[in-house]
Amino acid sequence: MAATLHDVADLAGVSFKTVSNVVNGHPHVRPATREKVERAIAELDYRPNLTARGLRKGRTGAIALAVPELNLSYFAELASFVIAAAERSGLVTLVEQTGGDRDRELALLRSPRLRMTDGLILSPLGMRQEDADALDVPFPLVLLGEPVFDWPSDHVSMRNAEAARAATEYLIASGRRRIAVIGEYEDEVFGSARARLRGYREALEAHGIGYDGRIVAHATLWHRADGARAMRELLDRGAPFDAVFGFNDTLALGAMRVLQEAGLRVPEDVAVLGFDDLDEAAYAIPSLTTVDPGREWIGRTAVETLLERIGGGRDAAPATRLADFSIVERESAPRG
Amino acid sequence: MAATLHDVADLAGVSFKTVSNVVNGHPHVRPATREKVERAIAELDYRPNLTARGLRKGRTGAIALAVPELNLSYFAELASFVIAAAERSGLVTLVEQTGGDRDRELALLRSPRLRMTDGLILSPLGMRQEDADALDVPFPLVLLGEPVFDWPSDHVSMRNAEAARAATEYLIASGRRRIAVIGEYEDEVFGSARARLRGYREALEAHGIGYDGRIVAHATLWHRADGARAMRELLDRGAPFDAVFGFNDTLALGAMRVLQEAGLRVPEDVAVLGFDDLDEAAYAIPSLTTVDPGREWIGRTAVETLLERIGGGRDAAPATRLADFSIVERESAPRG
DNA sequence: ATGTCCGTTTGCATCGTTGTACGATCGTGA
DNA sequence: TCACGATCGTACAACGATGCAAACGGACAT
Repeated sequence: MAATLHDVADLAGVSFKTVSNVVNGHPHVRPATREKVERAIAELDYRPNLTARGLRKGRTGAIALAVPELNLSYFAELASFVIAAAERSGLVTLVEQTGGDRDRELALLRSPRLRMTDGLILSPLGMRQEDADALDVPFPLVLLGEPVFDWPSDHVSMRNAEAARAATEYLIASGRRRIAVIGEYEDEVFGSARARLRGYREALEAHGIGYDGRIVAHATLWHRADGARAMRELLDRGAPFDAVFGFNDTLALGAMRVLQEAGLRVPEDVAVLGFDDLDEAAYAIPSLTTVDPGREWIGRTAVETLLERIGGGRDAAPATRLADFSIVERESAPRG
Repeated sequence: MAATLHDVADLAGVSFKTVSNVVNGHPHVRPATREKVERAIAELDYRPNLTARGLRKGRTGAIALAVPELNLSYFAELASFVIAAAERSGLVTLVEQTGGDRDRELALLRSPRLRMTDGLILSPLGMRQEDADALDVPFPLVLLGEPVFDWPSDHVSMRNAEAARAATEYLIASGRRRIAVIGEYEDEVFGSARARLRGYREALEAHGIGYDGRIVAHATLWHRADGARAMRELLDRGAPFDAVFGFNDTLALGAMRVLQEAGLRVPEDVAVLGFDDLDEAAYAIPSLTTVDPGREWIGRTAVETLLERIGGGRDAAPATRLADFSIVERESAPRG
């Protein structure tokens, strides 16, 4: 169907190898020949078969990105950055969704679906420490998220605990004392939720505020609906709070919606602080104070790290790279 | 590095083709042999090289999806559905971002980047009628969006004009007469913006309401920031309006934010109606009345259509498939 | 005229897999 | 014991490209 090197060669009256040389910009090709070949290429609308090239070269020029769901805005924005960074390096990106499900994450690592790519950027959510062996894969792998696996692999993440601590201290500095949390996730032994909870507790402790489990609400996947549900639960429990720290923006936004349905004013009655600095956060009503986790840097760095691993040493020591964060002040939680 | 059929064959003491037969579930393999081979596969952690398989079979098992940006929630949610549908069919999805840029869309259609995939689902935004020739590509192609290209290709879309008309009539029925629009896009001769504007005008006309260009605001890419900018422009122009129809939800949400900054109440002073029914719309404050365009159906159907084209006739007549829409009533624009 | 050299072009093997055609082996019935 | 299907396994040739090494041809020096 589609034209091959041979077809072009026949038309141009040269050997197919010469066509290959032209296509690859090989230096020693006579201008006249080159032009002849290029005309034939144009006429037949020849495009190299990347599958064949990939087989021969051992590199496909594609990488895979696996995230829980593109529905979650954080991952959509992250994917956007990863794809853009990959494109700048001439790579295409294949996107997988794991649903944050442990089995699907494990299956992905073992399946041959990825044998078409040169490497994987994985944002694990359901895996546990005991699954660390599964990370011993025969292709380059970069992990996103809190690096607590006991396995030597490349990580790109942010200072989750420090950021959560800073966010909590921000709320404390603004005069809040009863700070509720949404997004705790007890099963997740290694992830961001755990690290953020740790940061939260450190901040409380540093300021002599006791930890009260009644104002800490659970959420597994971090959709708006989960934030809303968690907030209803907090309200039902009846323990008072004057601020809410959502472990991500969608949780915070879902919670903010329920607060306002309940007739509570944000920030007067309850301050709300999120995490991620989604585009959406700046346009919410009220606009959402949140932690900017350096998403763009994370996406870009993940691709760079993967590329280093693909290109160079299999055996260079695995690195952990951490993004800088900052707190973005907006209406939902004004600075003190 | 990674194990091949040959390695497995050596270990199992059979020919490499027998291993291939086992891997492919070929019927006539003695159970004893099969088991021997499977043990060797497990021991070597063999995974078929999909690149080689793709070359041999002429199918790679991957499709490409090209959207303007994953940053735009509509496309993120659409991509999520497409990837999920593809996965159910055993396909992986490669995601490209065009930025809605004409040149990049054209480049994508011509580049060899896609020769690694079995087909493409493209959501064009910058291309124009004169570029229709570029759609004559040597691989299966399904277009998303308003089907106005004068070129026979498969299309999956929705009834943009009807939906916009229904939305406008909804606002009219609720008592609004001065209905502003955000998202008009004059350069786009074929796309959703044009069709939605047509539906809007039809509704006005049907109810004897004059079209007033002063309350129609332009936007190219449909981010929240564009909606906010457009709303500021509308307010500056000073022409009165009692409703705003955003051509998508992010535009509407950006506009709603600016309305409230300007001290206008939604929906009392100005009703707001969006388009897309993003997850976000239900949690906005106030929640956003919007058009549900059947995104999930669109994503699923696009994959199905592409698969039919890949599998079967190159020459079956191109089909246009349209999703059903519905209007979701929420707080920002209550029914009359 | 011949040999050398360099720029240019070509042929062959190869990447890991599957399809086709055929050869080997087994169990069965005469 | 032998012939014969049925069953199982193997050899070989692709798929379309690249890397290597050798062949070609003309220009130049000798």
